[in-house]
Amino acid sequence: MDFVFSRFITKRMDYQFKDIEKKWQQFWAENHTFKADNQSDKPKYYVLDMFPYPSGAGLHVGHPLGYIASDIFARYKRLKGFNVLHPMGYDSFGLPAEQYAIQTGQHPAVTTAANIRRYREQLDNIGFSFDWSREVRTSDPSYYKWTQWIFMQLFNSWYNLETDKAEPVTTLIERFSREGNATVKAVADEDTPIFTAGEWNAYDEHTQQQLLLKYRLTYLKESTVNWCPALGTVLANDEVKDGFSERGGYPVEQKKMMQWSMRITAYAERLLNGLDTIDWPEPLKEMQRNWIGKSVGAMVKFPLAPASLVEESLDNIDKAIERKEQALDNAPDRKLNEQEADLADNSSLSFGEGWDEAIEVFTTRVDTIFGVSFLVIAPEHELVTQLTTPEQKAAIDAYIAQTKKKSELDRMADTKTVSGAFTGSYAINPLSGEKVPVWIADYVLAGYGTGAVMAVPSGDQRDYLFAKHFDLPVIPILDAQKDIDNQADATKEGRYINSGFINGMTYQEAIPALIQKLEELGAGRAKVNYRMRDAIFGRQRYWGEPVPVYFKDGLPHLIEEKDLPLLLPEVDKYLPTETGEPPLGRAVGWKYRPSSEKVLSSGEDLGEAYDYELSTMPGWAGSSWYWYRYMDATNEAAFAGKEAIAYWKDVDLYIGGSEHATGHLLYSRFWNKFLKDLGYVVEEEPFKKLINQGMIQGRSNFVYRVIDAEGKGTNTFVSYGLRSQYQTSAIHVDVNIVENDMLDIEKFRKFRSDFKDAEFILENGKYICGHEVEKMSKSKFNVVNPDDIIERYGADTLRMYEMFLGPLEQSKPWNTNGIEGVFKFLRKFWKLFHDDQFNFSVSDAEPTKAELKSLHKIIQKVQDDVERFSFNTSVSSFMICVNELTDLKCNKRAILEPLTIVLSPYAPHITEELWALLGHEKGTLSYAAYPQFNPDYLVEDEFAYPVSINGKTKMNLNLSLTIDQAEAEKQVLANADVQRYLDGKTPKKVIFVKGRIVNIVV
RNA sequence: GCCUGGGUGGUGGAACUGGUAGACACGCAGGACUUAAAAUCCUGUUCGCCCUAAAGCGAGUGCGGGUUCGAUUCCCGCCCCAGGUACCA
Repeated sequence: MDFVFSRFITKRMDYQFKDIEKKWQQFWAENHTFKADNQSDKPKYYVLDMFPYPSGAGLHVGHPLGYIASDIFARYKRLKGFNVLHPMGYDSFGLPAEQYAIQTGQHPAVTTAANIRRYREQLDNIGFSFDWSREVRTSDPSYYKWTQWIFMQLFNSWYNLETDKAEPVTTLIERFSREGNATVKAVADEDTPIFTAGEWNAYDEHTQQQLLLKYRLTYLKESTVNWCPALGTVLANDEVKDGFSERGGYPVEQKKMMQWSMRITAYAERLLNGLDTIDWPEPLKEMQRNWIGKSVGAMVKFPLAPASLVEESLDNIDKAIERKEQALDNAPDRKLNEQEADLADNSSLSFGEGWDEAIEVFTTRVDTIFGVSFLVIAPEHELVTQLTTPEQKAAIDAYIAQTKKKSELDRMADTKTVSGAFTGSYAINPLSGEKVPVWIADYVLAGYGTGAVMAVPSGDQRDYLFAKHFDLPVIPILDAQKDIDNQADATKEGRYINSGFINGMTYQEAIPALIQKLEELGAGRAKVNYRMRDAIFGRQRYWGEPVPVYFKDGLPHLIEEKDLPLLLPEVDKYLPTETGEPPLGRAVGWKYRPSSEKVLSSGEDLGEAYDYELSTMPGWAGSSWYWYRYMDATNEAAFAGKEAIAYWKDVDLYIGGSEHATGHLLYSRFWNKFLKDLGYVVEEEPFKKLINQGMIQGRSNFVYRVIDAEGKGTNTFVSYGLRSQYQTSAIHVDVNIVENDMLDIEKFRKFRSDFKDAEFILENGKYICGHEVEKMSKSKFNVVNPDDIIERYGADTLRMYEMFLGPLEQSKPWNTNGIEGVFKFLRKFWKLFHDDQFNFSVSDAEPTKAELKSLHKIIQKVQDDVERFSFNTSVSSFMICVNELTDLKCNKRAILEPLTIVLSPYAPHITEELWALLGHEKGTLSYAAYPQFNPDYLVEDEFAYPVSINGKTKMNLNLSLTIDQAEAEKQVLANADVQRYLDGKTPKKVIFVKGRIVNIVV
């Protein structure tokens, strides 16, 4: 009885995290402590987290890592006197909810809402200082209304290269009707024809709209998708494994499909240059640069030599080229095709058919053009059918069929296998006049550049392997190329050989000469190319934003703005239709009716009705502008009000995973630039500073089942250290019944019914589990839920422990092994304010020098750490500080009060409680002033110099910090211990670095 | 394949600009308090050699080289792991 009573007392008086945390979370919510104002005298600071996708599995311990870091930063900035905007919301459209809907028939909106409720509860438990009044959900019609609205702005815009920004399509139409399109410098489809003002004005509405679509920033484009005939649907890349669907294992093939695209390539140069103006991790910027992939080179046309000509002498071809050269003189690039066509007609007698066609390649090494020994085009290239000769047809068809099974990633990743097929046709090298065979091979991708490459085996390893494999010539082109018999040499050194008119020139001389020649011939031009492609903006799915477009006479039209939001219709199933249309095709009577007044009282609609676009927007649509919605989350007249945007401007600090480097972060920058061009936002770049947080991986635990002589599993499990003495098989065990790799045997027996009678071979009386780092997943029994940690240790411990785990940017496995240390720290901190009976007891005595030193060390350390996002080192320093103060038995207000403020961003609940106990008004801690650092308290006059001999530390020696090199040398060499280490040898040199080290070289 | 990051004790990590490698924790071992347990506190803990001990010697930051009085840190070459690779978000 006594024992129960004393435990009760201790529990009541000791650090009671559960009561404290609940109390303050409630207080903050009720008092709207963290509501940010859109007007303030304080400077603004916008701290943003990448919002989560609310999955059915709930929040796991990996999610809050970045949120805790940003919350510490946001709280710190409030203490430093900033008006902080720190919002949270949900990226709530996505594939998993839809998958779940397919399986269970539940509407994704219902499951998503439930998941969000769960997320919110879990987030609330951690004590974040979010301004929840600004919450957004991308799947909410009041939000996606504006996603659709932005889509409409993109549709209504074109990119003017003269002003280098997006403009309304109305200005383009005006230009066309006045001067045609020859003078318009715009980003447009490659196949855009040239027309005059007269022609434009004579076109019918349909033709005009067709032509405008080639300029709009969102447009329809034929793209390749993973098509699964068995499932009747398009699959995401991660739903495809080795050419088969992940679900069901059905074959997947590459299929072309008309899809919405975003003309992000128009912004390639600005996206590239903008990187120099923002404070992001250099590797992340590098990834974006590589993704954009700017390369300066040339477009070159290789005219086709029809198969019938192949056996004829090259003389004819030379003559043909000469004539062409004359005819093409000064021809503007755009009109080349037409002129070539004319030429072909005029000279058809001598040249036969096919001269109007050419294979266009992009190359960054136009100087290697004389080394071209074949061309390779993508198997999907439009000229393949035409180029294939009857003898080669079987081989080509077989190769195309084989290619269709491979994904782009497989095609790029596989560099070991050389494969390809000869079309039977040849093209003419426009500079050498030589005919070169045209091959198809899957390493050339249709979507990259022109879908064709000129192969230079002596300069490119991939071409080299191809040439060797198919026995094609390797032509050396530079005298500096080495070892050409064994491998390609991509050098730019030396002088050209076997290279016609550039023989003897250097790289620097050859490039301009070649470009000039190609331009004279009309066979090429200098060109800047980007690896980045226009982004596909459509998914054949249900759970996404409907595209606000309907089709009339086969052409897309925007619905009227007043009809926004275009709501997701109800469907009977979340599957494609029987005819292979996306799920929206199932919506009964879902049509656009521009004039609905013709509906009869019987309900019959006599008005026009048009089909809507049936695909939905991709996952990245809603996340490409959400930070603006937070600025003014409830505005019904705009995506965010002008004043709100003018005040908050941009995100000052953005924290999120580097896995978004080339997706979300590039698309967001693109939409931001577009919105700025139209004058809706004020900053060119949305995220001024960005910090990556690492991934939290799972740490799985294993038990080892003993296998008997017959190879059958027994019911006996052997501890990790003894497993090598037996034949065993490793089995995943729930990490939640394992502590410090020690198995809780009783819980294990209840873990699975077949373990009920399990027996154990123990080491030192314990069962030790094995461990491995893997992805955190349910099936591996390694998911750790933050709620369980909070239940046991509290939110403040969780917050500090997640930071203590290591540097924010580093990926690391979750491991609760060290959490006790953090929990003990908080209890020690609590004890500083209490006497042995846990009565609150703080003295007003003057602090000592040692106490002040301890305090000011931590003031400075935390300030430095937070500003360079090194949160883990702060936690260690807090521990050191509290250990020091405990040793000093310090309970002085003058020390503990500032310390409470310094710790509050990390452990907000315990500090709020102590702040109140110190006599301050409730809730004022969040807006207290960060204590002023005074360096005077840290001044030292002596330093224990490490003395090393030849770089090896031997001893420490106390020296005054004021002495110079000569005096230090004298004192060091005079020291008896130093002399002993020198052992009679004369020092050659003494290195002295003030406040750091003494090194004696002998 | 390509792009980007990482590799330090039994474990998480520290060492900020080339200057004492292993701070701070966890774990483990030993001890104190306790009838006992929990909690708390104290001591030790990179590895190897030597030793009763004290002390000492040597090696050591993925592997192999280099620059330097001095390298976890800078340079060159390799190995392994993680993220991205355009329909996961």
